[in-house]
Amino acid sequence: MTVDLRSAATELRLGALRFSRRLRWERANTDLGDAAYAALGSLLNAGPLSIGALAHHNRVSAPSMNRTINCLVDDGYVERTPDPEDGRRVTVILTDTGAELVAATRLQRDSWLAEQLATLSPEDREVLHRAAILLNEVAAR
Amino acid sequence: MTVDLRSAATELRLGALRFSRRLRWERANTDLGDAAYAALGSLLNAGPLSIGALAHHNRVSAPSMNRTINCLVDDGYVERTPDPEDGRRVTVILTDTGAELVAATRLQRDSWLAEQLATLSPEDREVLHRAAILLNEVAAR
DNA sequence: TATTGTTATACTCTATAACTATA
DNA sequence: TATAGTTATAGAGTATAACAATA
Repeated sequence: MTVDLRSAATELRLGALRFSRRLRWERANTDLGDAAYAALGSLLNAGPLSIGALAHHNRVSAPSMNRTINCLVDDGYVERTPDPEDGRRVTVILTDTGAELVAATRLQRDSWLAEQLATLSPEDREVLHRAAILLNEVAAR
Repeated sequence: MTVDLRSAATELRLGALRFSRRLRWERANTDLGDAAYAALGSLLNAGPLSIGALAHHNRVSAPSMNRTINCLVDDGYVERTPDPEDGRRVTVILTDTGAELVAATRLQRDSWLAEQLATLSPEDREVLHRAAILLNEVAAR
């Protein structure tokens, strides 16, 4: 392992952390936390998912995701439905209001970032676009 | 290529979040949380800093950073020193044990990511390297 | 026995509001 | 008045351990 790879890893780790915290300031009017928004986003993108699948997809523990889902159920944004083929499983589905909320939240929360991307050169935008794919790929390992 | 800026923003946001949470699993033996590690890292990279500078650099509120520093002082990893020119300011400095800890932690925490980077193509590594710089740049705005 | 979800518990991180001391 | 730091408080997010139900 070369020194270059280690310092590249450090820079990427701290950059991703700092970037995420910067983005947190742009929540505007939305009352959805990061974890709740990410869970709803998974459901909007991928359709109904089990608790375990949601936890794995978002890289948190199952109890942690379960608690996030509890809050979202209380607020009426998702519902737990039993799996007819496996009594242990539950499938989490978006309600109509949940789907509306996550779409509206996405527009609001990402508008600041979209503005920043617009000021970058096409080359830099391409770098970040490819990086987003890679970050998701590495996170999935 | 033409990428819709909003969907690019969404993908980048969720990717950075998922990536950060994936990295959290690789804490191994270190007993340093993300925020504490990031604060110590700032001090190691940039030298002594004020509370406000640390807060701004890491994109958290001043009270949040102040609390993180309180914990680090309690554990003996940093010290508050008065600023001779401005009685309101304090300068936070790493202790010897703090400097040792953050260096060791960095080696441990980033080893998994460095291994992942090693499996990527040189082109993909270059993309992530440039992206790290851009993420830090955008976070600073 | 193994897997899926859940509950209980404790800890870290975070922000807003209010306060102190200094400039 | 304005700025830097601090304290108080509340809330979100997280993990581990232990438990229940089903496979």
